[in-house]
Amino acid sequence: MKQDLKKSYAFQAGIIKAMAHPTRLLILNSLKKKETCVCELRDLVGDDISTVSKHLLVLKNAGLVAARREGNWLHYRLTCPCVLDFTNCIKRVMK
Amino acid sequence: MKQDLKKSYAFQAGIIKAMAHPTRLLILNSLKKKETCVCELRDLVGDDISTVSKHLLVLKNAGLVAARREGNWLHYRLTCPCVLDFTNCIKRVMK
DNA sequence: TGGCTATTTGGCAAAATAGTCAAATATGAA
DNA sequence: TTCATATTTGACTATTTTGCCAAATAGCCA
Repeated sequence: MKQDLKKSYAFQAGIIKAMAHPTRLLILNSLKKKETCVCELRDLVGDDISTVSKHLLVLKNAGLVAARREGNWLHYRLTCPCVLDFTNCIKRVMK
Repeated sequence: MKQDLKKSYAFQAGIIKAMAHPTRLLILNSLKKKETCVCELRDLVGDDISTVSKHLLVLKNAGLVAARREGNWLHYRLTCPCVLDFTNCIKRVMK
């Protein structure tokens, strides 16, 4: 396998891996509807806020979300809403 | 979060997780072109054949690939080629 | 400044994942 | 049956991921 191809797959896999968690999928789907602050996401997810924060870090590092500060609140948003179109295909796989 | 919603995300995450590995992405992309036997995939990937076999098991368990036996050879194929359309969006995230 | 709220970070233990070798299984041919 | 080839499985170690708690940081307001 060519080296640059390998690198490209590693990079892609990194982004996909960021999506590959139930909580993070929930967060992404929530952000699809609207920009949301961390505390609201914590209520939605039901885990410790530090856990939610770390999931958001994973998503941010992957480039899937970005944050905007407003006072004490950080509002997260989807950078590429297209990532959720994927869900349609996944549901086809599920059958 | 509702329990059935949670389960649905867990299920989706399982399928996405199966894709979230460089070698498995390579395999999926190779299978997009044509049905391929394990030994051919091993040459492509360059890892031990048992490693390749285990990656194929992960993909099979996720429902992403299926196998057809022909003599000693097992030919794997994509079950839902749509999973690779995803790549287009991922490449957008990468920018 | 100090106190308050929102969020992130560090440390840690448990669980999941990846990769390798050796052994087992499946099929076809002699 | 025995042999050879293709593939899977088991056992094992090393690495990564997850989730919680406590501590740290960031911004607002008095």
